[in-house]
Amino acid sequence: MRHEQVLDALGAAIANGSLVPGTVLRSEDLQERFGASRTVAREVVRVLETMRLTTSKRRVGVIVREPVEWNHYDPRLIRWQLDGPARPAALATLNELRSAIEPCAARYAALRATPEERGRLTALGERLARTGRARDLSAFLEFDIAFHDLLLTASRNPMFGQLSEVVAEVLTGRTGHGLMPPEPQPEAIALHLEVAAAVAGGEADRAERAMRDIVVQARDEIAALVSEGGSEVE
Amino acid sequence: MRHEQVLDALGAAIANGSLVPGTVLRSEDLQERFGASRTVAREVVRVLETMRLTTSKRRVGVIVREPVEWNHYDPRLIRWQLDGPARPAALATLNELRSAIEPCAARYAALRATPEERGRLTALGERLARTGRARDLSAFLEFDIAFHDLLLTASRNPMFGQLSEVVAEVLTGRTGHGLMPPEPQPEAIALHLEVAAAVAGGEADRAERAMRDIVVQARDEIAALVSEGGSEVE
DNA sequence: CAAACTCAAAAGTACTACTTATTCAAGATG
DNA sequence: CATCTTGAATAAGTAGTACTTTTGAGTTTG
Repeated sequence: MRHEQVLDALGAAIANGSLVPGTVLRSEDLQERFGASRTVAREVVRVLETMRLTTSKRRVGVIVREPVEWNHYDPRLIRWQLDGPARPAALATLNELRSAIEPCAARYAALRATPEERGRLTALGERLARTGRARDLSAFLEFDIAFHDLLLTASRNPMFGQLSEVVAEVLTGRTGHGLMPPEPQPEAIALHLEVAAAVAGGEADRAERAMRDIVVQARDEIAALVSEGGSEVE
Repeated sequence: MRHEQVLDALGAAIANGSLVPGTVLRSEDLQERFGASRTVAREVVRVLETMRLTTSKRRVGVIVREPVEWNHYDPRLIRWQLDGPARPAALATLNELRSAIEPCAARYAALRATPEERGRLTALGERLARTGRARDLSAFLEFDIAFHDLLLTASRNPMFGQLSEVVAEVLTGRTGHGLMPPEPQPEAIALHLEVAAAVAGGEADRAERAMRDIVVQARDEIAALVSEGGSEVE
Protein backbone atom coordinates (compact mmCIF):
# COMPACT_ATOMS: atom_id res chain seq x y z
CA MET A 1 0.00 0.00 0.00
CA ARG A 2 2.40 2.67 1.18
CA HIS A 3 5.08 0.82 -0.71
CA GLU A 4 3.28 1.13 -4.01
CA GLN A 5 2.40 4.77 -3.47
CA VAL A 6 5.97 5.76 -2.76
CA LEU A 7 7.28 3.60 -5.60
CA ASP A 8 4.92 5.17 -8.09
CA ALA A 9 5.70 8.68 -6.95
CA LEU A 10 9.47 8.23 -6.99
CA GLY A 11 9.53 6.07 -10.09
CA ALA A 12 7.38 8.46 -12.08
CA ALA A 13 9.53 11.37 -11.00
CA ILE A 14 12.61 9.63 -12.33
CA ALA A 15 10.91 8.30 -15.46
CA ASN A 16 9.65 11.67 -16.59
CA GLY A 17 12.88 13.46 -15.84
CA SER A 18 11.89 15.49 -12.80
CA LEU A 19 14.85 13.88 -11.11
CA VAL A 20 17.66 14.20 -13.61
CA PRO A 21 20.32 11.51 -13.92
CA GLY A 22 23.09 11.96 -11.44
CA THR A 23 20.80 13.28 -8.73
CA VAL A 24 21.64 11.78 -5.36
CA LEU A 25 18.89 10.99 -2.90
CA ARG A 26 19.54 10.13 0.70
CA SER A 27 17.27 7.40 1.93
CA GLU A 28 16.60 9.30 5.12
CA ASP A 29 15.34 12.23 3.07
CA LEU A 30 13.05 9.91 1.17
CA GLN A 31 11.48 8.67 4.39
CA GLU A 32 10.84 12.23 5.42
CA ARG A 33 9.66 13.39 2.00
CA PHE A 34 7.06 10.68 1.67
CA GLY A 35 6.35 10.19 5.34
CA ALA A 36 7.26 6.53 4.99
CA SER A 37 9.11 4.20 7.27
CA ARG A 38 12.66 3.06 6.77
CA THR A 39 11.39 -0.35 5.66
CA VAL A 40 9.25 1.10 2.89
CA ALA A 41 11.91 3.53 1.73
CA ARG A 42 14.53 0.79 1.57
CA GLU A 43 12.34 -1.62 -0.34
CA VAL A 44 11.31 1.03 -2.83
CA VAL A 45 14.95 1.83 -3.45
CA ARG A 46 15.66 -1.87 -3.91
CA VAL A 47 12.94 -2.11 -6.52
CA LEU A 48 14.16 0.97 -8.39
CA GLU A 49 17.60 -0.55 -8.29
CA THR A 50 16.42 -3.77 -9.92
CA MET A 51 14.72 -1.70 -12.59
CA ARG A 52 18.14 -0.10 -13.08
CA LEU A 53 16.69 3.33 -12.52
CA THR A 54 19.07 3.93 -9.63
CA THR A 55 22.25 2.66 -8.02
CA SER A 56 23.09 2.84 -4.36
CA LYS A 57 26.55 3.67 -3.10
CA ARG A 58 27.55 3.66 0.52
CA ARG A 59 28.61 6.92 1.98
CA VAL A 60 26.99 8.64 -1.06
CA GLY A 61 23.34 7.77 -1.46
CA VAL A 62 20.91 6.65 -4.12
CA ILE A 63 21.96 7.89 -7.54
CA VAL A 64 19.59 8.30 -10.49
CA ARG A 65 21.00 6.49 -13.52
CA GLU A 66 21.10 7.53 -17.16
CA PRO A 67 18.01 6.61 -19.20
CA VAL A 68 20.06 4.35 -21.48
CA GLU A 69 20.82 2.18 -18.47
CA TRP A 70 17.20 1.72 -17.44
CA ASN A 71 15.40 -1.56 -17.99
CA HIS A 72 13.03 -0.18 -20.59
CA TYR A 73 11.02 -3.40 -20.79
CA ASP A 74 9.76 -3.16 -17.23
CA PRO A 75 5.99 -2.78 -17.39
CA ARG A 76 6.04 -0.20 -14.62
CA LEU A 77 8.56 2.00 -16.37
CA ILE A 78 6.54 1.79 -19.57
CA ARG A 79 3.47 2.82 -17.63
CA TRP A 80 5.22 5.80 -16.04
CA GLN A 81 6.51 7.01 -19.37
CA LEU A 82 3.15 6.61 -21.06
CA ASP A 83 1.50 8.57 -18.28
CA GLY A 84 4.09 11.33 -18.40
CA PRO A 85 4.90 14.23 -20.70
CA ALA A 86 7.01 12.00 -22.95
CA ARG A 87 4.00 9.90 -23.89
CA PRO A 88 4.25 10.59 -27.64
CA ALA A 89 7.91 9.64 -27.72
CA ALA A 90 7.22 6.52 -25.68
CA LEU A 91 4.44 5.48 -28.03
CA ALA A 92 6.75 5.97 -31.00
CA THR A 93 9.41 3.79 -29.40
CA LEU A 94 6.89 1.08 -28.56
CA ASN A 95 5.44 1.23 -32.03
CA GLU A 96 8.86 0.60 -33.52
CA LEU A 97 9.29 -2.35 -31.20
CA ARG A 98 6.00 -3.84 -32.18
CA SER A 99 6.64 -3.33 -35.88
CA ALA A 100 9.85 -5.31 -35.46
CA ILE A 101 8.36 -8.15 -33.43
CA GLU A 102 4.98 -8.84 -34.93
CA PRO A 103 6.00 -10.11 -38.37
CA CYS A 104 8.38 -12.54 -36.71
CA ALA A 105 5.73 -13.53 -34.21
CA ALA A 106 3.31 -14.22 -37.05
CA ARG A 107 5.86 -16.55 -38.62
CA TYR A 108 6.25 -18.61 -35.48
CA ALA A 109 2.53 -18.57 -34.80
CA ALA A 110 2.04 -20.16 -38.21
CA LEU A 111 4.52 -22.85 -37.24
CA ARG A 112 3.47 -23.44 -33.66
CA ALA A 113 -0.10 -22.38 -32.92
CA THR A 114 -2.43 -25.04 -31.58
CA PRO A 115 -5.39 -26.02 -33.77
CA GLU A 116 -7.65 -24.27 -31.31
CA GLU A 117 -5.62 -21.05 -31.57
CA ARG A 118 -5.72 -21.17 -35.37
CA GLY A 119 -9.49 -21.42 -35.21
CA ARG A 120 -9.84 -18.58 -32.76
CA LEU A 121 -7.56 -16.38 -34.81
CA THR A 122 -9.65 -16.96 -37.91
CA ALA A 123 -12.82 -16.22 -35.96
CA LEU A 124 -11.30 -13.03 -34.58
CA GLY A 125 -10.28 -12.00 -38.07
CA GLU A 126 -13.84 -12.34 -39.27
CA ARG A 127 -15.30 -10.38 -36.40
CA LEU A 128 -12.62 -7.77 -36.97
CA ALA A 129 -13.63 -7.49 -40.61
CA ARG A 130 -17.32 -7.18 -39.76
CA THR A 131 -16.90 -4.46 -37.16
CA GLY A 132 -14.35 -2.69 -39.36
CA ARG A 133 -16.67 -2.55 -42.33
CA ALA A 134 -19.47 -1.41 -40.03
CA ARG A 135 -17.17 1.42 -38.86
CA ASP A 136 -17.65 0.44 -35.25
CA LEU A 137 -14.30 1.77 -34.13
CA SER A 138 -14.40 0.77 -30.49
CA ALA A 139 -15.45 -2.80 -31.22
CA PHE A 140 -12.87 -2.92 -33.98
CA LEU A 141 -10.17 -1.85 -31.55
CA GLU A 142 -11.22 -4.53 -29.09
CA PHE A 143 -10.99 -7.31 -31.67
CA ASP A 144 -7.79 -5.86 -33.08
CA ILE A 145 -6.17 -6.06 -29.66
CA ALA A 146 -7.44 -9.59 -29.11
CA PHE A 147 -6.16 -10.61 -32.54
CA HIS A 148 -2.64 -9.33 -31.96
CA ASP A 149 -2.60 -10.68 -28.42
CA LEU A 150 -3.52 -14.15 -29.57
CA LEU A 151 -0.95 -14.03 -32.34
CA LEU A 152 1.84 -13.10 -29.95
CA THR A 153 0.80 -15.80 -27.51
CA ALA A 154 0.61 -18.41 -30.25
CA SER A 155 4.18 -17.64 -31.30
CA ARG A 156 5.25 -19.68 -28.23
CA ASN A 157 8.05 -17.23 -27.56
CA PRO A 158 7.60 -15.83 -24.07
CA MET A 159 9.43 -12.63 -24.96
CA PHE A 160 7.01 -12.01 -27.79
CA GLY A 161 4.01 -12.96 -25.70
CA GLN A 162 4.95 -10.47 -23.07
CA LEU A 163 4.52 -7.65 -25.56
CA SER A 164 0.75 -8.09 -25.73
CA GLU A 165 0.23 -5.27 -23.32
CA VAL A 166 2.57 -3.04 -25.28
CA VAL A 167 0.75 -3.72 -28.53
CA ALA A 168 -2.59 -3.10 -26.86
CA GLU A 169 -1.27 0.20 -25.59
CA VAL A 170 0.01 1.22 -29.00
CA LEU A 171 -3.21 0.31 -30.76
CA THR A 172 -5.31 2.09 -28.16
CA GLY A 173 -3.04 5.13 -28.14
CA ARG A 174 -3.22 5.37 -31.91
CA THR A 175 -7.01 5.35 -31.94
CA GLY A 176 -7.26 7.80 -29.11
CA HIS A 177 -4.95 10.44 -30.48
CA GLY A 178 -6.09 11.04 -34.01
CA LEU A 179 -3.22 8.98 -35.32
CA MET A 180 -5.59 6.68 -37.08
CA PRO A 181 -7.94 7.21 -39.99
CA PRO A 182 -11.58 7.68 -38.96
CA GLU A 183 -12.39 4.25 -40.28
CA PRO A 184 -10.23 1.13 -40.58
CA GLN A 185 -8.58 0.83 -43.99
CA PRO A 186 -10.02 -1.95 -46.13
CA GLU A 187 -6.48 -3.07 -46.96
CA ALA A 188 -5.64 -3.40 -43.28
CA ILE A 189 -8.68 -5.58 -42.77
CA ALA A 190 -7.77 -7.72 -45.75
CA LEU A 191 -4.25 -8.13 -44.43
CA HIS A 192 -5.51 -9.29 -41.05
CA LEU A 193 -7.58 -11.92 -42.79
CA GLU A 194 -4.52 -12.86 -44.81
CA VAL A 195 -2.50 -13.32 -41.61
CA ALA A 196 -5.21 -15.44 -40.07
CA ALA A 197 -5.46 -17.60 -43.17
CA ALA A 198 -1.70 -18.03 -43.37
CA VAL A 199 -1.47 -19.01 -39.71
CA ALA A 200 -4.39 -21.38 -40.09
CA GLY A 201 -2.63 -23.01 -43.02
CA GLY A 202 0.77 -23.09 -41.33
CA GLU A 203 2.32 -20.89 -44.03
CA ALA A 204 5.13 -19.14 -42.16
CA ASP A 205 6.47 -16.95 -44.94
CA ARG A 206 3.04 -15.79 -45.98
CA ALA A 207 2.04 -14.96 -42.42
CA GLU A 208 5.23 -13.00 -41.87
CA ARG A 209 4.84 -11.09 -45.12
CA ALA A 210 1.23 -10.14 -44.44
CA MET A 211 1.99 -8.99 -40.94
CA ARG A 212 4.92 -6.99 -42.20
CA ASP A 213 2.58 -5.27 -44.64
CA ILE A 214 0.31 -4.40 -41.73
CA VAL A 215 3.00 -2.78 -39.62
CA VAL A 216 4.55 -1.03 -42.61
CA GLN A 217 1.17 0.41 -43.49
CA ALA A 218 0.70 1.59 -39.93
CA ARG A 219 4.15 3.14 -39.98
CA ASP A 220 3.50 4.99 -43.20
CA GLU A 221 0.11 6.20 -41.98
CA ILE A 222 1.62 7.67 -38.87
CA ALA A 223 4.45 9.24 -40.85
CA ALA A 224 1.95 10.76 -43.26
CA LEU A 225 -0.23 12.15 -40.50
CA VAL A 226 2.77 13.57 -38.68
CA SER A 227 4.16 15.30 -41.77
CA GLU A 228 0.85 16.71 -42.99
CA GLY A 229 -0.75 17.37 -39.63
CA GLY A 230 2.28 19.18 -38.32
CA SER A 231 2.79 19.26 -34.56
CA GLU A 232 -0.14 17.14 -33.46
CA VAL A 233 1.63 16.37 -30.19
CA GLU A 234 -0.89 16.87 -27.39
CA MET B 1 26.19 -8.85 -0.36
CA ARG B 2 23.87 -11.19 1.49
CA HIS B 3 21.04 -9.69 -0.45
CA GLU B 4 22.54 -10.59 -3.80
CA GLN B 5 23.49 -14.10 -2.70
CA VAL B 6 20.01 -14.92 -1.52
CA LEU B 7 18.43 -13.27 -4.56
CA ASP B 8 20.59 -15.28 -6.93
CA ALA B 9 19.92 -18.52 -5.13
CA LEU B 10 16.17 -18.07 -4.93
CA GLY B 11 15.82 -16.47 -8.34
CA ALA B 12 17.81 -19.19 -10.06
CA ALA B 13 15.77 -21.86 -8.29
CA ILE B 14 12.59 -20.34 -9.64
CA ALA B 15 13.99 -19.60 -13.09
CA ASN B 16 15.17 -23.14 -13.72
CA GLY B 17 12.03 -24.74 -12.38
CA SER B 18 13.30 -26.21 -9.12
CA LEU B 19 10.48 -24.30 -7.50
CA VAL B 20 7.48 -25.04 -9.65
CA PRO B 21 4.78 -22.41 -10.20
CA GLY B 22 2.23 -22.40 -7.44
CA THR B 23 4.76 -23.23 -4.76
CA VAL B 24 4.19 -21.16 -1.66
CA LEU B 25 7.14 -19.99 0.38
CA ARG B 26 6.77 -18.53 3.83
CA SER B 27 9.11 -15.63 4.36
CA GLU B 28 10.08 -16.96 7.75
CA ASP B 29 11.20 -20.22 6.14
CA LEU B 30 13.29 -18.26 3.67
CA GLN B 31 15.12 -16.52 6.50
CA GLU B 32 15.87 -19.85 8.06
CA ARG B 33 16.76 -21.59 4.81
CA PHE B 34 19.29 -18.98 3.79
CA GLY B 35 20.32 -17.88 7.26
CA ALA B 36 19.37 -14.33 6.36
CA SER B 37 17.67 -11.65 8.36
CA ARG B 38 14.10 -10.62 7.92
CA THR B 39 15.23 -7.43 6.18
CA VAL B 40 17.17 -9.30 3.52
CA ALA B 41 14.43 -11.86 3.00
CA ARG B 42 11.81 -9.18 2.58
CA GLU B 43 13.83 -7.15 0.10
CA VAL B 44 14.65 -10.23 -1.95
CA VAL B 45 10.98 -11.09 -2.11
CA ARG B 46 10.20 -7.54 -3.16
CA VAL B 47 12.67 -7.77 -5.99
CA LEU B 48 11.33 -11.12 -7.18
CA GLU B 49 7.90 -9.58 -7.03
CA THR B 50 8.90 -6.70 -9.31
CA MET B 51 10.37 -9.22 -11.73
CA ARG B 52 6.93 -10.84 -11.60
CA LEU B 53 8.45 -14.16 -10.57
CA THR B 54 6.34 -14.21 -7.43
CA THR B 55 3.31 -12.64 -5.80
CA SER B 56 2.79 -12.16 -2.10
CA LYS B 57 -0.53 -12.72 -0.44
CA ARG B 58 -1.20 -12.03 3.17
CA ARG B 59 -2.04 -14.97 5.31
CA VAL B 60 -0.75 -17.23 2.53
CA GLY B 61 2.83 -16.52 1.63
CA VAL B 62 5.02 -15.91 -1.38
CA ILE B 63 3.68 -17.71 -4.43
CA VAL B 64 5.78 -18.65 -7.46
CA ARG B 65 4.08 -17.39 -10.61
CA GLU B 66 3.67 -19.06 -13.99
CA PRO B 67 6.57 -18.52 -16.42
CA VAL B 68 4.32 -16.69 -18.87
CA GLU B 69 3.79 -14.02 -16.24
CA TRP B 70 7.49 -13.41 -15.63
CA ASN B 71 9.21 -10.32 -16.90
CA HIS B 72 11.35 -12.16 -19.40
CA TYR B 73 13.32 -9.06 -20.36
CA ASP B 74 14.90 -8.66 -16.95
CA PRO B 75 18.65 -9.10 -17.38
CA ARG B 76 18.86 -11.14 -14.20
CA LEU B 77 16.22 -13.60 -15.29
CA ILE B 78 17.92 -13.97 -18.67
CA ARG B 79 21.17 -14.68 -16.85
CA TRP B 80 19.59 -17.30 -14.59
CA GLN B 81 18.01 -19.07 -17.52
CA LEU B 82 21.20 -19.03 -19.56
CA ASP B 83 23.11 -20.47 -16.63
CA GLY B 84 20.55 -23.19 -16.01
CA PRO B 85 19.55 -26.43 -17.65
CA ALA B 86 17.21 -24.62 -20.07
CA ARG B 87 20.11 -22.76 -21.67
CA PRO B 88 19.49 -24.12 -25.18
CA ALA B 89 15.84 -23.16 -25.08
CA ALA B 90 16.71 -19.73 -23.71
CA LEU B 91 19.24 -19.15 -26.47
CA ALA B 92 16.66 -20.16 -29.06
CA THR B 93 14.15 -17.70 -27.64
CA LEU B 94 16.71 -14.92 -27.56
CA ASN B 95 17.81 -15.70 -31.07
CA GLU B 96 14.26 -15.32 -32.31
CA LEU B 97 14.03 -12.00 -30.54
CA ARG B 98 17.20 -10.73 -32.10
CA SER B 99 16.19 -11.91 -35.54
CA ALA B 100 13.04 -9.85 -35.18
CA ILE B 101 14.69 -6.72 -33.86
CA GLU B 102 17.89 -6.32 -35.80
CA PRO B 103 16.52 -5.70 -39.29
CA CYS B 104 14.29 -2.99 -37.88
CA ALA B 105 17.19 -1.57 -35.87
CA ALA B 106 19.30 -1.45 -39.02
CA ARG B 107 16.57 0.56 -40.73
CA TYR B 108 16.48 3.17 -38.01
CA ALA B 109 20.24 3.24 -37.69
CA ALA B 110 20.38 4.16 -41.38
CA LEU B 111 17.98 7.01 -40.67
CA ARG B 112 19.37 8.25 -37.36
CA ALA B 113 23.02 7.30 -36.81
CA THR B 114 25.43 10.14 -36.22
CA PRO B 115 28.15 10.68 -38.85
CA GLU B 116 30.66 9.40 -36.33
CA GLU B 117 28.66 6.20 -35.80
CA ARG B 118 28.37 5.62 -39.54
CA GLY B 119 32.13 5.87 -39.81
CA ARG B 120 32.76 3.52 -36.93
CA LEU B 121 30.30 0.99 -38.31
CA THR B 122 32.07 0.97 -41.65
CA ALA B 123 35.42 0.58 -39.91
CA LEU B 124 34.09 -2.29 -37.82
CA GLY B 125 32.72 -3.93 -40.96
CA GLU B 126 36.15 -3.85 -42.55
CA ARG B 127 37.90 -5.27 -39.52
CA LEU B 128 35.21 -7.92 -39.34
CA ALA B 129 35.85 -8.87 -42.95
CA ARG B 130 39.59 -9.04 -42.42
CA THR B 131 39.48 -11.24 -39.34
CA GLY B 132 36.76 -13.35 -40.90
CA ARG B 133 38.77 -14.07 -44.03
CA ALA B 134 41.79 -14.81 -41.83
CA ARG B 135 39.64 -17.32 -39.95
CA ASP B 136 40.47 -15.72 -36.65
CA LEU B 137 37.25 -16.78 -34.97
CA SER B 138 37.72 -15.14 -31.60
CA ALA B 139 38.65 -11.76 -33.07
CA PHE B 140 35.80 -12.13 -35.54
CA LEU B 141 33.36 -12.72 -32.69
CA GLU B 142 34.62 -9.65 -30.89
CA PHE B 143 34.10 -7.38 -33.89
CA ASP B 144 30.80 -9.03 -34.69
CA ILE B 145 29.53 -8.20 -31.22
CA ALA B 146 30.80 -4.65 -31.45
CA PHE B 147 29.19 -4.26 -34.86
CA HIS B 148 25.75 -5.37 -33.72
CA ASP B 149 26.06 -3.40 -30.50
CA LEU B 150 26.83 -0.20 -32.37
CA LEU B 151 24.00 -0.79 -34.79
CA LEU B 152 21.46 -1.26 -32.01
CA THR B 153 22.71 1.83 -30.23
CA ALA B 154 22.60 3.90 -33.41
CA SER B 155 18.95 2.98 -33.94
CA ARG B 156 18.16 5.54 -31.20
CA ASN B 157 15.49 3.28 -29.83
CA PRO B 158 16.29 2.56 -26.19
CA MET B 159 14.41 -0.73 -26.29
CA PHE B 160 16.55 -1.89 -29.19
CA GLY B 161 19.73 -0.58 -27.60
CA GLN B 162 19.07 -2.56 -24.47
CA LEU B 163 19.29 -5.79 -26.44
CA SER B 164 23.01 -5.42 -27.05
CA GLU B 165 23.78 -7.76 -24.21
CA VAL B 166 21.30 -10.28 -25.52
CA VAL B 167 22.78 -10.22 -28.99
CA ALA B 168 26.28 -10.57 -27.58
CA GLU B 169 25.12 -13.57 -25.59
CA VAL B 170 23.51 -15.18 -28.63
CA LEU B 171 26.54 -14.62 -30.84
CA THR B 172 28.89 -15.94 -28.17
CA GLY B 173 26.67 -18.88 -27.38
CA ARG B 174 26.49 -19.83 -31.04
CA THR B 175 30.25 -19.83 -31.45
CA GLY B 176 30.81 -21.72 -28.24
CA HIS B 177 28.39 -24.55 -28.87
CA GLY B 178 29.18 -25.81 -32.32
CA LEU B 179 26.18 -23.99 -33.70
CA MET B 180 28.36 -22.05 -36.08
CA PRO B 181 30.40 -23.14 -39.06
CA PRO B 182 34.13 -23.45 -38.35
CA GLU B 183 34.75 -20.33 -40.36
CA PRO B 184 32.54 -17.31 -41.00
CA GLN B 185 30.57 -17.63 -44.21
CA PRO B 186 31.77 -15.31 -46.96
CA GLU B 187 28.17 -14.31 -47.62
CA ALA B 188 27.67 -13.31 -44.00
CA ILE B 189 30.73 -11.09 -44.21
CA ALA B 190 29.52 -9.53 -47.42
CA LEU B 191 26.14 -8.86 -45.86
CA HIS B 192 27.71 -7.12 -42.90
CA LEU B 193 29.57 -4.86 -45.29
CA GLU B 194 26.32 -4.29 -47.12
CA VAL B 195 24.62 -3.23 -43.89
CA ALA B 196 27.47 -0.88 -43.04
CA ALA B 197 27.38 0.67 -46.50
CA ALA B 198 23.61 1.09 -46.40
CA VAL B 199 23.73 2.72 -42.97
CA ALA B 200 26.58 4.97 -44.07
CA GLY B 201 24.52 6.03 -47.07
CA GLY B 202 21.30 6.45 -45.11
CA GLU B 203 19.51 3.81 -47.17
CA ALA B 204 16.94 2.46 -44.74
CA ASP B 205 15.34 -0.19 -46.92
CA ARG B 206 18.67 -1.55 -48.08
CA ALA B 207 20.01 -1.73 -44.53
CA GLU B 208 16.91 -3.53 -43.32
CA ARG B 209 16.99 -6.00 -46.18
CA ALA B 210 20.66 -6.83 -45.71
CA MET B 211 20.27 -7.32 -41.99
CA ARG B 212 17.24 -9.50 -42.57
CA ASP B 213 19.35 -11.65 -44.86
CA ILE B 214 21.90 -12.00 -42.09
CA VAL B 215 19.46 -13.17 -39.46
CA VAL B 216 17.64 -15.44 -41.90
CA GLN B 217 20.93 -17.03 -42.84
CA ALA B 218 21.76 -17.54 -39.17
CA ARG B 219 18.34 -19.04 -38.59
CA ASP B 220 18.68 -21.47 -41.46
CA GLU B 221 22.19 -22.46 -40.38
CA ILE B 222 21.01 -23.31 -36.90
CA ALA B 223 18.00 -25.20 -38.26
CA ALA B 224 20.26 -27.17 -40.59
CA LEU B 225 22.72 -28.03 -37.84
CA VAL B 226 19.95 -29.03 -35.49
CA SER B 227 18.27 -31.31 -38.02
CA GLU B 228 21.47 -32.95 -39.28
CA GLY B 229 23.40 -33.00 -36.01
CA GLY B 230 20.52 -34.49 -34.08
CA SER B 231 20.40 -33.87 -30.34
CA GLU B 232 23.40 -31.60 -29.94
CA VAL B 233 22.02 -30.26 -26.70
CA GLU B 234 24.85 -30.18 -24.18
C1' DC C 1 53.79 17.52 -1.79
C1' DA C 2 52.37 12.97 -1.61
C1' DA C 3 50.97 9.11 0.93
C1' DA C 4 48.94 7.21 4.74
C1' DC C 5 45.71 7.74 8.42
C1' DT C 6 41.60 8.99 10.78
C1' DC C 7 36.89 10.25 11.09
C1' DA C 8 32.32 10.64 9.97
C1' DA C 9 28.42 9.90 6.97
C1' DA C 10 25.33 7.01 4.77
C1' DA C 11 23.94 2.55 3.18
C1' DG C 12 23.70 -2.36 4.62
C1' DT C 13 22.17 -5.78 7.99
C1' DA C 14 19.80 -7.52 12.07
C1' DC C 15 16.20 -7.70 15.26
C1' DT C 16 11.86 -6.50 17.72
C1' DA C 17 7.34 -4.80 18.09
C1' DC C 18 3.07 -3.69 16.24
C1' DT C 19 -0.74 -3.44 12.38
C1' DT C 20 -3.63 -5.22 8.94
C1' DA C 21 -5.74 -8.26 6.03
C1' DT C 22 -7.37 -12.93 5.05
C1' DT C 23 -8.46 -17.62 5.62
C1' DC C 24 -10.65 -21.07 8.00
C1' DA C 25 -13.81 -22.80 11.13
C1' DA C 26 -17.07 -22.69 14.74
C1' DG C 27 -21.41 -21.26 15.90
C1' DA C 28 -25.70 -18.87 15.28
C1' DT C 29 -29.76 -18.14 12.53
C1' DG C 30 -33.11 -18.97 9.04
C1' DC D 1 -29.78 -28.78 7.05
C1' DA D 2 -27.81 -25.06 4.69
C1' DT D 3 -26.08 -20.54 4.86
C1' DC D 4 -24.49 -16.58 6.78
C1' DT D 5 -21.89 -14.24 10.49
C1' DT D 6 -18.40 -13.70 13.56
C1' DG D 7 -14.05 -14.36 15.53
C1' DA D 8 -9.55 -16.19 16.24
C1' DA D 9 -5.25 -17.52 14.25
C1' DT D 10 -1.79 -16.62 10.94
C1' DA D 11 1.40 -14.53 7.98
C1' DA D 12 2.59 -10.55 5.43
C1' DG D 13 3.01 -5.39 5.81
C1' DT D 14 4.84 -1.39 8.36
C1' DA D 15 7.54 1.02 11.91
C1' DG D 16 11.44 1.85 14.60
C1' DT D 17 16.03 1.01 16.86
C1' DA D 18 20.58 -0.62 17.14
C1' DC D 19 24.75 -2.03 15.12
C1' DT D 20 28.22 -2.94 11.03
C1' DT D 21 30.66 -1.84 6.94
C1' DT D 22 32.22 0.82 3.40
C1' DT D 23 34.16 4.85 1.54
C1' DG D 24 34.83 9.78 0.55
C1' DA D 25 37.17 13.67 2.42
C1' DG D 26 39.89 16.11 5.24
C1' DT D 27 44.15 16.01 8.06
C1' DT D 28 48.32 14.80 9.59
C1' DT D 29 52.95 13.24 8.89
C1' DG D 30 57.17 11.78 6.62
